Amino acid sequence: MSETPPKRESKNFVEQSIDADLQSGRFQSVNTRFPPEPNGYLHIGHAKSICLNFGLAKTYNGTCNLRFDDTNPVKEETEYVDAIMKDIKWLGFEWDSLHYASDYFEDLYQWAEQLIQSGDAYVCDLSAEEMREYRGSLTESGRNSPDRDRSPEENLDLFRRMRAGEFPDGSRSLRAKIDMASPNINFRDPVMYRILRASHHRTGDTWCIYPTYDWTHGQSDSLENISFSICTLEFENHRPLYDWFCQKLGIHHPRQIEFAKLKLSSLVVGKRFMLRLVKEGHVSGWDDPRMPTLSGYRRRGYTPESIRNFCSDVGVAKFNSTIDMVRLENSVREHLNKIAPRRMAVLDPVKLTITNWPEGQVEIMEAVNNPEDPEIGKREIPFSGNLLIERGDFREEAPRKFFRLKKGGAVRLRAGYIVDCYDVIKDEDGKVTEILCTYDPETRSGADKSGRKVKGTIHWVSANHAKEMTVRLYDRLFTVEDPGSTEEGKTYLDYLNPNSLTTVTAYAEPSLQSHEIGDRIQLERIGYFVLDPDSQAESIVLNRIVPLRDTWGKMEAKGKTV
RNA sequence: UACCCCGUGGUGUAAUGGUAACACUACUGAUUUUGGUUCAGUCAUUCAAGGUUCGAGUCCUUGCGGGGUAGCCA
Repeated sequence: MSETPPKRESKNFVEQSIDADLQSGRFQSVNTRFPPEPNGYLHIGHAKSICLNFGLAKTYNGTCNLRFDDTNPVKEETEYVDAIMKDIKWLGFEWDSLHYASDYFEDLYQWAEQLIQSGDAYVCDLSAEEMREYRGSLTESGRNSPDRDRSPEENLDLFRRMRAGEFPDGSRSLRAKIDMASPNINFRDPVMYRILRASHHRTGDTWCIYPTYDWTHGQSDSLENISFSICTLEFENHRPLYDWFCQKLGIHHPRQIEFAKLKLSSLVVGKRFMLRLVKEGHVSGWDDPRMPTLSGYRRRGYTPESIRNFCSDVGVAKFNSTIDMVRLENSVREHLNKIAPRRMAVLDPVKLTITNWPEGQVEIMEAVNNPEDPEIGKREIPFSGNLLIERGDFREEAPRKFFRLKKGGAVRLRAGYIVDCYDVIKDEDGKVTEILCTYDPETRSGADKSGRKVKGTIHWVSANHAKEMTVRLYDRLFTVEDPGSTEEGKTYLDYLNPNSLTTVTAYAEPSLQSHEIGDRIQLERIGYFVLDPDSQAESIVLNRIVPLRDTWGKMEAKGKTV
């Protein structure tokens, strides 16, 4: 009998906290929620939170709700609600139940009256500016509001009249009565309600007072019987307040746990940053394939699996780290390598003519769809004497380590024959317009009787059979690592990459014609591509998802080719 | 200069007081009809200084460094 060694899987600090609470009996189950404010589109940073919350529910056999934190009507729209739900589903998650903080407005109101009656909240007549003055600063304590000692009766009366609409916007607020000298500024009598006449995307004009985040979040969690309320680090200082409200109210008390949000190199994810890119036309919309939004990645061709893998890959901790973009791209390549059928297309063509090829003859070659997955079979590609190859795959004079085609050299045409180049034709500017080769009939792919070995293999397409298609080559939007923090007098717009999108016409093997929108393929030796929704029957548009790793390009850039 | 949080290779994450692990990057090399993939190898004594301990990345103290917080935003 072999003993299985005790296998300890490593857990992140959130899971460790959960384990401890489950063990101690503080909670019996794991109930989480993902609580976006519907004021914009979800981005890659949200993906981390989504994967965390839904993932925890799954691993602990618990539940995860979707709750829209819609307490600020001036910023929120139904359009965003719909987009958010679509993105979460696309990522591959299903919520156990759907809620809106606005569903709890009446509960919240009743609880507010309760705190007023217990003397823990009061109506304050200070204006916003006055309140700021009274609050003190980071180093000085605040002063009590002149209205702080109003009686519960008077407060109740005023609060009811606030709700009834008797006072103008901003003229009064309801505040928790805590401690104006607290070193935690969130304890300096935080606002619970503001008077705000704005139409809410769900409750319309029913309310003219709206609860703030602090007064809403914990109680919403409580009502949904959430056990672990997971949020990002900037809410750390709010946790004491979260706890204070639950305790004062004597209600089910979830545990708030904070983690570091995802920060990726060379992109900006802030709402106003992204909004400006869209509004000023630097990108085509929220789903522009260069955008870090989930809808952008979807259109770009990223798979939900690869984003999920990426999120679990980067882990969860409290350290503010920056993840290199290549991690995400790597995760995409890793998945696509396994699932994407291979095809050939030439993006920057030059003619290659096989002068010993029988005039007018066409041969059908067979090529595997994906060497990683023999299950998905083979495809047929027409081969002829008039080919197109990549201009970059030919050099008249080439360094020693250039394994592609050179004058006087030979190369294998993938899934075809070995050809020998004996001459080139140039135009008056000296630019090569045609490469003249002979082929070796003994070297047919899969039936090579020659025993010949060549160093390089290149892709090609038969000129008369090739299908023209539009290819959009995407690169990163910004040229710097951290577009968010820029030097004096510059904004992130000064670091926009002028080459973030280039469009070229490609010549592709005929089988590419039979793909559908959303299909992902690998163009051999180039990269992974997805059929864009802009595609028409006869005019296909491909988006480059991510290029293949390019060891040669790297060597060349470093001058290591000799 | 108040309070809170954080400091482990180039980048991240782990090590639950017992002798630094995993992934990515980078660099070597092998295989390869994609310079792709795959495979093998190389790259840290844990911010610093004290202390507790038989033993400290883990606990304590101080310092240094980074982040957050002064919306009637979330």
